[in-house]
Amino acid sequence: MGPRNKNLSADERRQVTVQAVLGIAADQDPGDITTAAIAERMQVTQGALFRHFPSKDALWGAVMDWVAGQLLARTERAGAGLESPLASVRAMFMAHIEFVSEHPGVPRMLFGVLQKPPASPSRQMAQRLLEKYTERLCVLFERAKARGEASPDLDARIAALMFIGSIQGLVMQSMMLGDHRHIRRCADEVLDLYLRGVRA
Amino acid sequence: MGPRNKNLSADERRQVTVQAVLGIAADQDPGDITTAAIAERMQVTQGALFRHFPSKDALWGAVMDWVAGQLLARTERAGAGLESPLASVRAMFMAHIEFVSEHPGVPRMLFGVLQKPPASPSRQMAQRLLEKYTERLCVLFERAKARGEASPDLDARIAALMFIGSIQGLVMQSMMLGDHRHIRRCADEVLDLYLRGVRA
DNA sequence: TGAGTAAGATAGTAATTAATTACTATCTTA
DNA sequence: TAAGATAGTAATTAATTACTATCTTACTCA
Repeated sequence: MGPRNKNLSADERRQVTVQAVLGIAADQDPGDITTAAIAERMQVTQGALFRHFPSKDALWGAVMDWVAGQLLARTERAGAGLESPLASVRAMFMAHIEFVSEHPGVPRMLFGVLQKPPASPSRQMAQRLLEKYTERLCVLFERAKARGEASPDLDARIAALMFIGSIQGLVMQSMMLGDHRHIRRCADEVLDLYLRGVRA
Repeated sequence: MGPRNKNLSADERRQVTVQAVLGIAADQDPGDITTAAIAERMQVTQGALFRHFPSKDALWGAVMDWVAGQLLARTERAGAGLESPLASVRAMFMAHIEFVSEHPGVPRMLFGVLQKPPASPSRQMAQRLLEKYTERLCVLFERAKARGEASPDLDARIAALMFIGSIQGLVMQSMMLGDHRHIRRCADEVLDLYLRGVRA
């Protein structure tokens, strides 16, 4: 019946903070997001953020943690239980697209974080996410080769690299057009062209 | 015989500045590059920069101008004079890779600039660059379809989007590994996989 | 050779930033 | 109902930022 308590619990507040950051990142360079801007969107004072995060970098770590968890879970769920490995790849692609379509700030965030110094905790998180993601794709491609669904001379790591690149291309295009829904419209065609190369 | 003149001409200084920015961008988030850091790399005081650029944004405009000029010129040169359109596409890809391999700061710069507010002059430059680049690719794909080199149901704009995405994937991968030379090693294989999809 | 000019140095400013502090309001529980 | 814990506020701090005003040096050419 509406928020009786104005004060959220620490856990709730941290979660709200992550969503606020992603919301701002949807239409602003993540590098330019200030703690003041985050706080304003949450209707909270700037200092309050530091009651829940020891530093800004820790806050970014929390965001990356949420992103990694969601992306891995949703793509895993989409790709599971299909006998055809390429059907799994297809499902993962679409689930990935749907996720970044719901949260346009995510890819900007990921790419932005990857530019940070290698020791940065949020960057290491992003790195591990991509490694895990790539590994899962590679397994599918190997299975696809074994089943004759993919060309036998396909390099799985190259295919995984291009899988991510294709999504990045879609993101870039929609950023240029300033239209978040553009991604979904073109996703099918990009995926078809991609899989055409993988198959033969 | 070494730099006899300590003072460069305004034109020379502007050119050196652009290269300094790209040099720093090779291993640092472009958004975090300060005028002080640029000046330090050039062995010049920070204030001196503003003798040659009215603002930091103008400086970024100059960088984008150089990038756009180089990228369009080098890929044009590489793709010209070949009767096969897909051979031209191949040559453009490799020229693009070689360029960003020589200047690892370029793709980071481009992607960073695309995140700026749409009205920003440097962003509009990047946008026009990508549009011109895409247009040129589309012409080649249409010719390829007419000559039977590419699948007749190929969508040229989708193919162009994925061309750029493939490069972006390579860039991302090498950023993750922290190895600039990684791009060149994988470029051939990525290009082969890409063209396989385009052809059939 | 020396006067004029262009490039660079020096030494700032005003604004913004992440982070910290002392304090207050609200909830929980013994 | 008193006492401690928790969440948030308001104000401030030190550092960093892009940018500027003024002075000095180095190059150019008559």
